[in-house]
Amino acid sequence: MKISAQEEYGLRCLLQLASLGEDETLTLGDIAKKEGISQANAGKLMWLLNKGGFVKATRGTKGGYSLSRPSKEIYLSEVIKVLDDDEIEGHCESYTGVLDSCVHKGDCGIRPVIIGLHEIVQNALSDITLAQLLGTEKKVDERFHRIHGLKQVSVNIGK
Amino acid sequence: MKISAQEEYGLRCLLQLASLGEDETLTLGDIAKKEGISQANAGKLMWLLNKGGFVKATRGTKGGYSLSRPSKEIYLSEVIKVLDDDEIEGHCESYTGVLDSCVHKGDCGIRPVIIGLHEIVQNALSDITLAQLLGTEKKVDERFHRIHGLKQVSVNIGK
DNA sequence: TCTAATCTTGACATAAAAGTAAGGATTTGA
DNA sequence: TCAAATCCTTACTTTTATGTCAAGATTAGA
Repeated sequence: MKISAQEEYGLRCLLQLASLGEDETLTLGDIAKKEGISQANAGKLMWLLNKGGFVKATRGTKGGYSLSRPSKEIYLSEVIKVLDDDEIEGHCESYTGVLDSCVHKGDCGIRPVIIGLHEIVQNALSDITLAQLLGTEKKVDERFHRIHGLKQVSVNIGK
Repeated sequence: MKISAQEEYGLRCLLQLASLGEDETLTLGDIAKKEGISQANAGKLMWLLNKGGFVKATRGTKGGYSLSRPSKEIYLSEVIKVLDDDEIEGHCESYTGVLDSCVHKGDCGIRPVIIGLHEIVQNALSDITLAQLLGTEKKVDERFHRIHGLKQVSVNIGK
């Protein structure tokens, strides 16, 4: 249950765009430099993000990337889905061991855990927009914990 | 943000042991067969789980594996940590791109997200024991959602 | 129209994760 | 004491994810 490299760097690239002013753009070279990755790698990530509809690109001199909509309207849950090519649907068809289908046919105590976990993560991510990640570390951390603090508290009470 | 193969199969093997009666054990061959994986693979997973202190193994004829403590006392958070070799600590040292250290030195809006997400997942997992995963799919699903339903509700209220 | 700057795309190389194999170590029971 | 059954450990192979490269396509501006 780790974040993948593609998720991490893709999100970072997107945040670079989110921090731009109106009408500003960044080229692949800019992004690569700012995130300390190769231009080729940045290119691939931006291509994914473009396909996912988060950024728009213009080619040619004076070209570059910018967000395709305001950072307030881009939720982490969507971004992660695109970057990690996330499909919980096919899970039970892919983890079959050496067999043709999962051995836990019909009734399975693990499936709800896998799916439930996925829900929890998606849920947490769907509360957060790119815009909320722009401040300083301290501010972002506070925001993040304010959002999820509620969950924490209620569980403790519930116990 | 996916569950790894090692996490999935490791957890399943552990559940096989959790479903045993008192004084029963399973050999690698048994476990492999029940989960539809190779014996070699089961061996590796059980070795990890043994190192992690979740199971005890006895060698020789009549040997096999059993849980090292009651399934009520084994939390998913611990199991996952062992199976995925989960270390959020070193995160900022490993995702450095081509550089020696992460470009987001000092102040970083992404770190709290990565760490926060990790917290959320760990938190969800630390509410669940192996014992709670033993029933039928329906029951397990209900249990899972009863635990996390609270979180969901409070967030909606909070909004 | 031409050139330089830029994104796009698919093929390729490299690194990491997953899975396999084989020989060694330990235990039971004859 | 010996043999069979079992776990343990390390090295290797295969598969998957990551990252790179090079040629192509598009645009702005001279």
